[in-house]
Amino acid sequence: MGTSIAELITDRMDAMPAGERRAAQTLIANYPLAGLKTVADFSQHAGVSSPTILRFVARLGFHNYAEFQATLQHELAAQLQSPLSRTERQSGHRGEEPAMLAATLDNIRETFGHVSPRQMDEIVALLAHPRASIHLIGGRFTDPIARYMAAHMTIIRPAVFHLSGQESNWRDRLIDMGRRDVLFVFDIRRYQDSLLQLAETAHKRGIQIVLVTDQWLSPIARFARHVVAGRTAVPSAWDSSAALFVFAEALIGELTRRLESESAKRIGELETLRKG
Amino acid sequence: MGTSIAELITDRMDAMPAGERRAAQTLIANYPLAGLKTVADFSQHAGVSSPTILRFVARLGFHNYAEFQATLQHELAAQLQSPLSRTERQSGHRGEEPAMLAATLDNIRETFGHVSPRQMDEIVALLAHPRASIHLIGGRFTDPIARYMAAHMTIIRPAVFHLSGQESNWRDRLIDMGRRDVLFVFDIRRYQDSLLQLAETAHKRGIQIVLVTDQWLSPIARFARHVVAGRTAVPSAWDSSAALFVFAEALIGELTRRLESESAKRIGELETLRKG
DNA sequence: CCAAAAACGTAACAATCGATACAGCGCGCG
DNA sequence: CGCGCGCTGTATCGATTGTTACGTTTTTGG
Repeated sequence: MGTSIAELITDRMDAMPAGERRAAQTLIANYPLAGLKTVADFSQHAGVSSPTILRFVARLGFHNYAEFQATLQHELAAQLQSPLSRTERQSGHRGEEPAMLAATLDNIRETFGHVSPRQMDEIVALLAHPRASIHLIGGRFTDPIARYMAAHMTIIRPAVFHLSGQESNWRDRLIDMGRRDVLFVFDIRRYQDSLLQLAETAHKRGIQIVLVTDQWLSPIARFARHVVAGRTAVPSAWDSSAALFVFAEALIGELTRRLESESAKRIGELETLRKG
Repeated sequence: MGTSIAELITDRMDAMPAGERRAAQTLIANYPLAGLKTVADFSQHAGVSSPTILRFVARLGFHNYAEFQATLQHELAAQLQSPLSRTERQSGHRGEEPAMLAATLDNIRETFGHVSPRQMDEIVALLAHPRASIHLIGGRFTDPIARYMAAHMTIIRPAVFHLSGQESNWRDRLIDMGRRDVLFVFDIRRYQDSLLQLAETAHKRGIQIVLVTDQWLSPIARFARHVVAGRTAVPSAWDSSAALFVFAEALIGELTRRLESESAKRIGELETLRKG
């Protein structure tokens, strides 16, 4: 479906009989609403008879009127989803977004503004290494984001682990990790001491650490190979982790693209596993 | 033309019966295309019967379905012809944000555009009830968001539980829940059957269900008191849960404000507990 | 806890829709 | 000038639509 119906029509309009051309013109004139009404309405509005409308539609390559309308609606749906001008059209009580929402959006933009494509690439490269194992963990409020990443990464590559449960268990896991492996940590203030100790121990063992933190930088930054500082300040009693979350999603997306060829086979196997 | 239909709906949605509210939600979720199809399509998509759709339309003040559709089309026509030509929506009008980031930001804005302050208020009121217990759960990828909410809510109010572990345990937890309690569910496609069954059982027990889903609406919407439809589509192999996450944060913020007086004491006690 | 009211779905109806067959009209080539 | 082909409108049929009545279920109020 490369071309829209509008282009299709203007292309072929010259090669049409008079009646069908009138149909085409009225459709273009108020596109695409004329095509969403009934055949009778359409025909009357164009000043032709109903069969002419149907012949016109058939000439465009559709098997019946319903198929034509369906295509038109899909096209329209795609258009309506991108811009958000809809809700603020009339009598803008929507003059300003809620302060918290605006701040969150700014945070996200700001966060991405400070992450260079090169850094992104390097982090993805670390996570994409086929022989590396990836261990994710977060703090009290950020651990869910670590889980979110783990849930996706488990699907596209092997050896992905989320460090959950007792803190003493974390340390024990370190024994399985080496220089090529990655410890992916989320830590925002108030920074958790337990995470710092884990990171320090991991660092001593030569494990690669990727840290996602806030703009004041967790002390773990000292041991990290890569540090991503997200903005978290919002007009609320809490800090916002939204920017970190979106960054995690971006990372997942990039990683998926990079691993596309290798993970395709894996995903297929997973599908059959689930159904079996 | 004073008010648009969308506003009309969000205004009156609270005063509607369950079935008609579901119709309203599906119409808002993908506005206004759902209303331009046939009654049968609309009803099936909303999971209700055709007469319910007609009653819904009648409640909005229209004499028949045709009149409703006509109004919807006029509204759409005015919107399509006004501002930007629709052909140049594709090319980069911004300062070169990555496509995925731009899509995510749009999704967030769009999602909040569809949530009325009133609905927000009602959800917060449910979560703020001092005698209610709150149980949160999510699907494969969204459960981390449920955890994130739970982590915050636990601090500002009692009786907050995240349903984790074996699926069979979820059901057993239902035994502690009654009419005043809340089951807060995240569910995006591919919708999980286990969550649906949980929600159905909970609904039969009269438990209030708040559902955060995607724009295609999880089948759980059928049992939910409140449905929030977030946008999840991004140019990636995955869907994006960022909008749901930000919504969760907004909910946490609002809830905190509402409970400020009651939770202050609680937070103080927690502080001393941690240090003690 | 029970009675009254509201809401919902099933089933049937009539109106309307999309689709097809057929006949009249206009146009161009021989 | 007349013959034939393509385009168009009228008439018609079956399918689908919107709509209504009715019985069951759910919710509300006392």
